[in-house]
Amino acid sequence: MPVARRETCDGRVIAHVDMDCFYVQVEQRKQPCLRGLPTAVVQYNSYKGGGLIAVSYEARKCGVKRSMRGDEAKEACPEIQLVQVPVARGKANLNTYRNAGSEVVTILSRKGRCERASIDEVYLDLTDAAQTMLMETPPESMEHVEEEVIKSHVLGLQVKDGVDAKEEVRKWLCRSDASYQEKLLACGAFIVADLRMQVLKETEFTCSAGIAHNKMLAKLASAMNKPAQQTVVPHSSVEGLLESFPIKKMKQLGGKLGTSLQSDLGINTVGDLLQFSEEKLQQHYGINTGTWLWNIARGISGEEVEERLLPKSHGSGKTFPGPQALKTFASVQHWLNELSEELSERLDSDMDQNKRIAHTLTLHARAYKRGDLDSHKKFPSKSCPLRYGTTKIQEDALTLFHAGLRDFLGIFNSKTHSSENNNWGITALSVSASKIVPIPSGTHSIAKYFVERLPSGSSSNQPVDNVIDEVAPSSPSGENCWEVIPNEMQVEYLEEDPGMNHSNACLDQPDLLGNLSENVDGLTEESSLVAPPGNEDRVTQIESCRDIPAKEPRHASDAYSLKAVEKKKAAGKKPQGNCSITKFFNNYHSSQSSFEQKNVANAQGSPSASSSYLANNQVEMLPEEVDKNSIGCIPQRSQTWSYNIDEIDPSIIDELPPEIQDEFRTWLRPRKRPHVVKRGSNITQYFRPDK
DNA sequence: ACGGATCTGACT
DNA sequence: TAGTCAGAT
Repeated sequence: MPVARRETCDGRVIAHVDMDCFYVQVEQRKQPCLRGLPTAVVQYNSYKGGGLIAVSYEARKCGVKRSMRGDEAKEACPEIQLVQVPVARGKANLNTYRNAGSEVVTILSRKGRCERASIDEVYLDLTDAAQTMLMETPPESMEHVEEEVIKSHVLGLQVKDGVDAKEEVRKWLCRSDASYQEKLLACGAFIVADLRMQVLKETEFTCSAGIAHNKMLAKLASAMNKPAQQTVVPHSSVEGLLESFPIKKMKQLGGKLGTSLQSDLGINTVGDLLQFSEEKLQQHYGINTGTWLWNIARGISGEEVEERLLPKSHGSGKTFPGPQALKTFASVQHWLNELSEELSERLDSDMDQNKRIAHTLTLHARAYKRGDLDSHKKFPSKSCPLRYGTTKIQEDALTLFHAGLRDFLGIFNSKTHSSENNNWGITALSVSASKIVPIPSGTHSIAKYFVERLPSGSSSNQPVDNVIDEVAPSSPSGENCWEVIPNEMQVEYLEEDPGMNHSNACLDQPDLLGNLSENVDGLTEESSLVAPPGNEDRVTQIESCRDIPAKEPRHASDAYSLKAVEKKKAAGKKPQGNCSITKFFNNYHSSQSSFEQKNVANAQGSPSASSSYLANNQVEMLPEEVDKNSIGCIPQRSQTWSYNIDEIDPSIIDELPPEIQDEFRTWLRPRKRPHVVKRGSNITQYFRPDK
């Protein structure tokens, strides 16, 4: 539905704050000797000096641009300082920038609703704060105005020659005869200047900002005077501002839609767009997009600032351009392991710091296929329920990859020359986690309960093992039972039955077995993914992808090894507990698939650890949704447990240790789903047939 | 098939 | 839901 039509000038005070060449600033803070020098941040300097991803303003003056190569940058600016992005697990690691971005967001969210728009940008809705300020300390009654405030740029403000611009700005900001809305904007300028000073003081980072009546205009304004400046857009200046503004520079019009506007309608500036009726635009681009275009031509944008300080998803990816394309399963598995490990680490941090849990794992890849007819087909993305724990994510990512590859190649192809190929290459891989929701009940009492009972010294983060010669354990301990416990609580868990570990539940699925087992067999024999470290298969694996550091895959996975599955199946059931919770689970599952039974068996070792996952997954949804959750997902039909919370006898809670009963109760009490307001689509109807 | 690594949002 | 596409930085 179209965004509700707003008056050209709604009463809001919106700011967009944009960090100046953020990555450069982060590096300069780390290395203060770089301050003031032409500097750029570069990743992967091996090929043509690496690609620039941030350029300081000094370097921009010498013509250095983002998306140049390091070599080109040196040419344009021989004195340039190139700083490399940190590398971990053979890929760029942006954590330092993410963390720095969080520092900034924390500060910028102090004065009003704050939406983290990217790693280095936020929108603020300062309407309330501005109104309050106008009532309590109106600018017109100030005897002194901060330097940072009067350094603002006010669009449309005429400054005659020889007149002090700052004094003009001060007068504009403090006018007593301004309209109410302009007074509010002026207050916004004060508030934003103050926030920017706080950011500078507390983080040493400078930023630029735009203050306007809506997000679109605020965003435009923040880019107009950089670095370290702010720009106010009074309503009266909007028309003049937009009239000659290049259409392609409008947010959302930088891509195909903007190009279509240019080539199909001859529109090059927002002013050009003004001449088209709403109906005409709708004819071309659909109702929503048409109306949206008509509105933005007039500086109207009703988008709300969403309250959100944290990202909605996490991803870890890497490209393997041209000659580096991955051509063996072993190399793909290696990189999936690395990417998964990073993702897992970030998910653990997110859980620790923000008490959130992600529910979906998605694999994306880019691939090419030589020869064949439909070689243009894209590698499909695949997703499945996300299971916490590095090895789990690694296994699931690999399974998703195989599912994607199978679709990509077509089932016929995969039957004939399924395994080690010489007709496909992977040019990009990424794993991402989404559907991140808060853990119900902030207390974490269950997790605490367990951590308090664990032997001291065994907890805390497992060190990231970067040991080159580490021998991959054939059966890393603890995975199954502790997967949902935050990092800080992961401990070495003495598994009575190692055979239960390293489960690859996917293979228990009959439908998948049918399709994959051939691949599995082929793989197992030809490429020896299950090969122990040190044998000759490993050598070929390393040779086949020279990008792989000489390091063992940490968890040499027995994924796809049917033997492993057999082992698991043979693994005896654990002694059944007496408590009725486990009885309940077992009874419930006696009628379910064998896969789910296996989870029950796992639960014996650590009932509430695993149960917590159950609750986390299910409590968010309404009872009638629970069933749906358990079906239809590749590769695993259900890797989480599916219990209808209505069917759980609340009295079982009484059998839990008292200190965790409350938390459990909140899980069993279904929560109301947050009502998600869907905003109108913007350009997304671009492909409508009526075009 | 070198603008990389991430992220969001809409639609089907 | 999973999967695709567009767009941004």
